[in-house]
Amino acid sequence: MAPKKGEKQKNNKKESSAGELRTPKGMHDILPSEWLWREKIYSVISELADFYNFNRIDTPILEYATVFERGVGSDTDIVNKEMYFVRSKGEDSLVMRPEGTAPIARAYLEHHLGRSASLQKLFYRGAMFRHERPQAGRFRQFEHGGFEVIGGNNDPIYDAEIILIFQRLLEKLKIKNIVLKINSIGCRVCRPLYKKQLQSYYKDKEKKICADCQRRLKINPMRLLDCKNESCVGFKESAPSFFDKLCSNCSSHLKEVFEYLDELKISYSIDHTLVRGLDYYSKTVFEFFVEGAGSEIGALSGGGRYDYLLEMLGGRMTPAVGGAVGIERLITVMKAQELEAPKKQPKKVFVIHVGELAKKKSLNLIEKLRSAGISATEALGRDSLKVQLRLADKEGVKLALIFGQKEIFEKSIIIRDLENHLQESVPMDTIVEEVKKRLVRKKQ
RNA sequence: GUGCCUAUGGUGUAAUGGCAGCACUAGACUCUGUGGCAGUCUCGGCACGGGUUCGAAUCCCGUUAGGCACCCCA
Repeated sequence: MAPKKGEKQKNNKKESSAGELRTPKGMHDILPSEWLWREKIYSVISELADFYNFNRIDTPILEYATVFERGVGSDTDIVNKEMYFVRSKGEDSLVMRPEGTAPIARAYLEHHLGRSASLQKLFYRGAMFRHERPQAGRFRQFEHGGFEVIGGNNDPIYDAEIILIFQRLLEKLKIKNIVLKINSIGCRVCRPLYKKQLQSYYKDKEKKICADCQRRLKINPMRLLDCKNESCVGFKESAPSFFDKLCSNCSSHLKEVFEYLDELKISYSIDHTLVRGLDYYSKTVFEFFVEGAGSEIGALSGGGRYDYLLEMLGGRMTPAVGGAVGIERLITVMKAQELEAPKKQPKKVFVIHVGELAKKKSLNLIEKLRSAGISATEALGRDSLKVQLRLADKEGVKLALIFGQKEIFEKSIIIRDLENHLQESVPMDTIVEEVKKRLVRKKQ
């Protein structure tokens, strides 16, 4: 079985006195049945990447802490409270990546990707790590799949393209009741002004709002709009809306994004309280939710424009927009919506041996079939013909190839059609052609 | 990090202080060269640690894990 990348934890020194060996909290083994769901999602991601012409990029699981402290922001929960630090020789500031966008921006700068092409369309997927309290759809090791457009001009059509990709991703996975929420959080010109307006609006209400919000009021007043605390919800209604206060640049950018989405017939709702917790976002931000079954897990996918990120990481200001989906959240929702579990493609033939001599020759026969492109399976360790047939049936194989003493002596083999119970003996030399002939017939 | 709820074979469940049972799955046989059905049988469990009690899956405490609401996010 394919191992999870290379990030296996080795903290067995701290074994509890019970001495149990298990996965660390919030981290899970991915068992074969789970891989069927994952591979389905991976294939949709690859398909969309290919279709919209995004190129794959992978960055290391470990990064210097600076990448996230400067990129995501050291005041954010992700960086401040949730990062895993790695103790190792010499390199004392390595962390396990909590998200994928900042490392990609780092790679973009490190390899001067902006020089080889003015516009880079990149996608990735991989494990992310956050030290959080686990819940449904929320783990300490989880996987993101993301799409990023870096460079070019800051044309709102790219915002729309990114949103389009995630819309299609959810559709292709047959996820129902998708809700897309969009907002703009402005730029360096209009955001400070808006923050001041918010602060003055809340000034006389400071004693009535919750303790968290009192703190937020000074550091990041826009977070107040996101607060679900009863004492604060009431004030949101009449709070000044950023929507009306955007500068003309941001305002027209957002309007154009809407126009593109209208053109694509993608429905969305404007949500003034959508703020997002990472420092690098500006202008367009979006999140996809699902209503009904599975809705408890929060945003399935989120993203936005991050024109300042490259600059925050020491490069020059570069327009960029992107987003990510949580693979485990997708799986949770698909299961909650009772979507059919992906099935493994059954093998074409099942090789059945009868007796010792046939068993000895069976591996060679299987090799012959495989090299001819005929997928084959077997139960080599089982010697009973009945058991082998039962397993062939259970696996959903179309044809069984049966051979024993008699067949070896006659240089023949039996081809049994498991669907109509008919079987026929053919010369061993012609087995590949005979099998192919029957498989073609079955497809029609 | 805070509060609340939950924990019985691999999976899903029953047993309300008195013999841990059922279904599915897996394996064997009925049937030692012919599958799906059926019948019979087998493997396999009270998350862990302590306490109360003649007696604990059941009551109490702790631990661990999971879920939910905060917080935050994908």
